[in-house]
Amino acid sequence: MTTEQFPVNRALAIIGGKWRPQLYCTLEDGPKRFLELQRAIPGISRKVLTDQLKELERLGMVERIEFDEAVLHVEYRLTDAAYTLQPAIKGLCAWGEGN
Amino acid sequence: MTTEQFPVNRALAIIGGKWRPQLYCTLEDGPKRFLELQRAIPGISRKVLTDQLKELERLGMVERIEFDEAVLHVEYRLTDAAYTLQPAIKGLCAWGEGN
DNA sequence: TCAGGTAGTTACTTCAAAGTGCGTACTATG
DNA sequence: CATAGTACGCACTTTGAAGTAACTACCTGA
Repeated sequence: MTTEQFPVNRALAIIGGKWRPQLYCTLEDGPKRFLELQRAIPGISRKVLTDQLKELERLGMVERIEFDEAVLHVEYRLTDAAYTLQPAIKGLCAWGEGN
Repeated sequence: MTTEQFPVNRALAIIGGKWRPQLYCTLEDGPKRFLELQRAIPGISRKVLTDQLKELERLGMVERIEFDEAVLHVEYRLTDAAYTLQPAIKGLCAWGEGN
């Protein structure tokens, strides 16, 4: 029932939620592996992390890159589309730091 | 378990959620009465609206003003603290409008 | 007096997101 | 051969936010 007549909802549909802000901020520094992400975001479970990564991949915000190595090696990184959100998120961070 | 080490969470703890963005954007134009808000935000129930207004009042983001008139007359308006979030929210809106 | 507007409260239910606990498959190292 | 690391999948339970429905209480105008 959330109305699309409020443009702010389109942004929050992507960055909103319990874990996505952390996920986004963590990936902003550069690509990360699955367990790197889990260690960087204390408290997140494997299930939720995979759920969120899949959903963000579906939304075109995260890219999954599988490296062809002997040891299973997967990296996740923000897409260019995701980086267009950076100014908006910077604004939220700036407010958070001042409060 | 959401970590406070991510400043972005402090902002999203206030503007995040299903109805708060709409609520915030609606009140940004100026004070509104209870039923005005309900009409401006299609789909929200009275319960959720009162819940959110109370919580935002507790957070110091919304002020409840009761007018001493014959007919029950209450207005809600954003506090100065809430308006400090305006630049951040503008950023989200701008992104939403371009996508 | 009776419908309609104002601003709620209360009790109960629903549902999606998140959390828990298990198993899989592969490799590397001692 | 055993242990540990990487990257998951799947089934189930829990939780909290939201939704539903009924009720209160006061005032106004026909």
